[in-house]
Order: sequence, then structure tokens, then C-alpha cells
Amino acid sequence: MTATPAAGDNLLGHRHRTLEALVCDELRNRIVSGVLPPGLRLVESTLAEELAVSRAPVREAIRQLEHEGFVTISPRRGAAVAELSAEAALDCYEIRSALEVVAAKRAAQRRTPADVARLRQILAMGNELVAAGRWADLVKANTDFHEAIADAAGNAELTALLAQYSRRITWIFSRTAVHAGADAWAEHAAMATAIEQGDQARAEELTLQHLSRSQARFESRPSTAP
Amino acid sequence: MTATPAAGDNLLGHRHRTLEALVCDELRNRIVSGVLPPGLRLVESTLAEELAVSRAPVREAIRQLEHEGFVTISPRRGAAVAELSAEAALDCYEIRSALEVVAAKRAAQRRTPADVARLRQILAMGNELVAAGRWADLVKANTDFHEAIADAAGNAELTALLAQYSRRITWIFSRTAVHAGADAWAEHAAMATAIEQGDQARAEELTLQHLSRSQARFESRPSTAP
DNA sequence: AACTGGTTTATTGTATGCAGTATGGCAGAG
DNA sequence: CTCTGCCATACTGCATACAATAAACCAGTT
Repeated sequence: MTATPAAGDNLLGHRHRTLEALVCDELRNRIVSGVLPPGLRLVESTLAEELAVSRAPVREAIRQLEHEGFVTISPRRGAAVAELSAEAALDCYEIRSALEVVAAKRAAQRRTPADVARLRQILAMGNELVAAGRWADLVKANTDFHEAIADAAGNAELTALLAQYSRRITWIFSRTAVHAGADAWAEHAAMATAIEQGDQARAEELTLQHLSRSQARFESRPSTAP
Repeated sequence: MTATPAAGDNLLGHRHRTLEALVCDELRNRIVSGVLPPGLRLVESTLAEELAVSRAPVREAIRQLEHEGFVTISPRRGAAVAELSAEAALDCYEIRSALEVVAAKRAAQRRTPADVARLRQILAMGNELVAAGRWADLVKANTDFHEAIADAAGNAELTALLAQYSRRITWIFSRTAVHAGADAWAEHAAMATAIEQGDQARAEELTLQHLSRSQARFESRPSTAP
């Protein structure tokens, strides 16, 4: 949005986000939504003109997106939207699984009543969404659930890493299948219980199972490209 | 080919690294070595003048270092060398352990003869270093060993992440203790064997043990701050 | 003396300009 | 027709200039 941040209509004079952040979000959205397809070259000057900003914020946004895995940069050659290969997808999933298992374990270890309440709340909401067949909203609930576990683990860095990989995995698989079905959601309840009871080993095990099944569901579905 | 190296100080010809990368390395070295202590503000213009470059490469280097965890940036307020708290150290160790365990497992699963050979070579060299009491060199061998395992896992992203966290952990603990002693090295042999034999479960288990012991060794030593 | 208000200053955020390099096309030779 | 070398072009890397903002400072008032 905000294609032309002309003079005064720029968000806020006091709490305004930097152009770099805005450009970064905009480009990420375009990449995730498929407007900028994998392999497309990202020319700084072109994007700058299109977004009505200078090259500087565009350049920094591209660097940021490279760190997030959405863009690849070749020195002196320029940037391009990252290609998503099956191999890269597996690599990401491997990393995410490892991190998520630790998150579950720590969450079971360090959970606070507030953490447990939040998990239960998300769980309840998800159940309603499943019952209502609102699959689109369930995707959001799914993200929230995993994020809540990461939060409960009390490792800010881990939370950030997981969020990053989740976004990326969502992107990679977004062209392959609609995810977060009822069966995936059902597994969440057991995970929440293990965490609530402080059963670290079981939390680890259930998370690992959940993720490998989740991955299997991804891969088994036929492509439903946009 | 323009073979006119006008300015002699620039070590470029056709394979020159970008200034950004050079500045990044330089700053990282200064941070890790303690020349730039935690909490110190990093003012772009000051650093630019000191390194005889413009603000642009300095700025991008600082952003890079933020992603690596060496620097924290507050929007509109500037950057500073990251403070190293005990909590952050534990968080890092937690993440690194999780990643390293997966790396060991995958290495045991996908190892090639070349991987095994390299592990054995590093192991042999390390043994010699231990025998000779060359502890400084052993630190390097230690890094190489863990890096070789990551390589063998065949997940480039995992390798990069691990390298990043290893560097950071080395930094965090560098002011606390000299690490990589003989006892730590002895544990490597068993890890290499498990990987060589393709015993994934044992590779996982040994790695987990090795890292927790390693962490314990770190923490038990008295501070030898510079 | 403490507090509020404006003012100054240091530093980041953004824009623009310039130079060097990689790339694609074109011409000429084999 | 294919290959090799030159040349035009486009883009990045870096430098510099300007604008905006948050912190520090100072003065005036209560």
C-alpha cells in the first residue's frame, strides 16, 4: 500500500517506521504473495522508482530480506527473489523442527500460568474455526499456536529465529498446498497438555511427530498453484 | 581487464571484496577481541572516518553485525556493541545445541567417505596438538571439527547458522575462560566414530553430552578477563 | 531550587551523483 | 556458421549532501 508517501501523509511524525522497514514489508509481501516470483531480478533503481523512494532504503530492505531467506544476492551482480527448491525446503524444515522441539521442551519446563492460559485460548479458538470450517483463519491460529509455544520457552532469540523460518516455510509451501487442516490442529491439543503438565520429554516427542506429519501432509498434497 | 591499480592500498584487481565486507570483518574482529567493548556506541561517521571509508559501507556492516548478534540497533538512536548477559549466553547455547545435534544426526545419515576422512584428519591433528600442549591451536581445531560435522550434514543453511552461533558463543565466553581443553577433545573421537558408523541416535546423544559438558566446563572456570 | 519551555547539537535516515564492473550485442576472422 | 574481441549499456558499490529527529542544554519562571 501507500504507493505514494508524498509529503505530509506519511504515517506519523512521532512513531513513524523507517522507510527501510516499510519497503522491506512491502517487498516481502509481494514475494510471499507471488507478485514477485522466484528468480525475478530485483533492480534497486527500478524498485526505488516504483515505490517512490530512493535507492538507499530499497537497498537495505533487500539486504534484510536476504537474511530472512527470501532473496539471494550475488556481489556486483545484484539481487533476485530466492528460488525455492525441494532441497532448500527440506533444509528449512530440518532447522525449524530442531528449534521447535527445543522450544516445546523449554516451554514445558518454564511455562507460566499466563503461557498455559494463552495456549488454551488459542486451542479453543482453533477448535471453533475447525468446526466452522474456516480454514483460512485456521492458518493464522496455527501460526499463533506455535508462536505462543516459542514465547513460553522464554528465549527471545529462539522466538525470532522460529518466526523467521515459519514465514519462509509458509512461503515455500504456499504454492504447493493449503495447509493447517483439522488433523494437524487435533495434534496441538496433546502438545498443549504436555506443556501444561511440564512433561518435557513428551512435549519434545509430540512436537517432533507433529512436525514430521505436518511435513508429510505438505508433500503428499497435489499442487494447487495460484 | 583494467590492470591499473592506482591506489596501492586497495588489494583488489578483479576479485576484490566489497568494502562492506572488509569493514564488517574489521569491526567483528575488534568486537571479538575486545577492542570495542560491549555497550560501546558505534557512531557511523566516527567509524567511517577512522576506517577511511564513507558511511555507506559502515552502515551496512553494522546491519550485518546486528544479524550476527554482535550489535544491537535502536531505530533513530544508533547502534552499540551488544551486551553479553548470562541469559543471552544460555539462549545461544540452547540454540546451538539443538542445531548441532541435528547436524550430527544428519552427518551420521548422509556422510560421504570424504567427510569421514576429513573428520579423522582433524581428529588426528587435534590429538597431536593436545599431546604438544598447543592449546591455542586446539581452539582452531575444535572449530574445524564442529564445522566439518556441519558440512557433512549437507545442509548449507544449517552450516551457516552454526558458524554464526559458534562465533558468537566464542565471543561471549572469551572473556570468561580459555576453552577447548584435552577432556573436551577426547569426546570428539566417540562422536566421529558414531558418525562414521552411521549411528544416528548415538551421534545425537554424544553431541548433546559433549555440548552440555562443554557448557559446564565454560561456566565452572574462574573468570580470566583481560 | 526545581520545573517547563524553547533551542542547539549530534547522529541517523534519505536522496543523489559518480565511478567501476559485469553483461549483452555486434563486427570481423576463421 | 561459430568463435573471439571490442564496445555500449545497465547496474551495483561507494561517496557525499541534505533533512529529520532525539537527546542535551540553557534560560526563564514559579
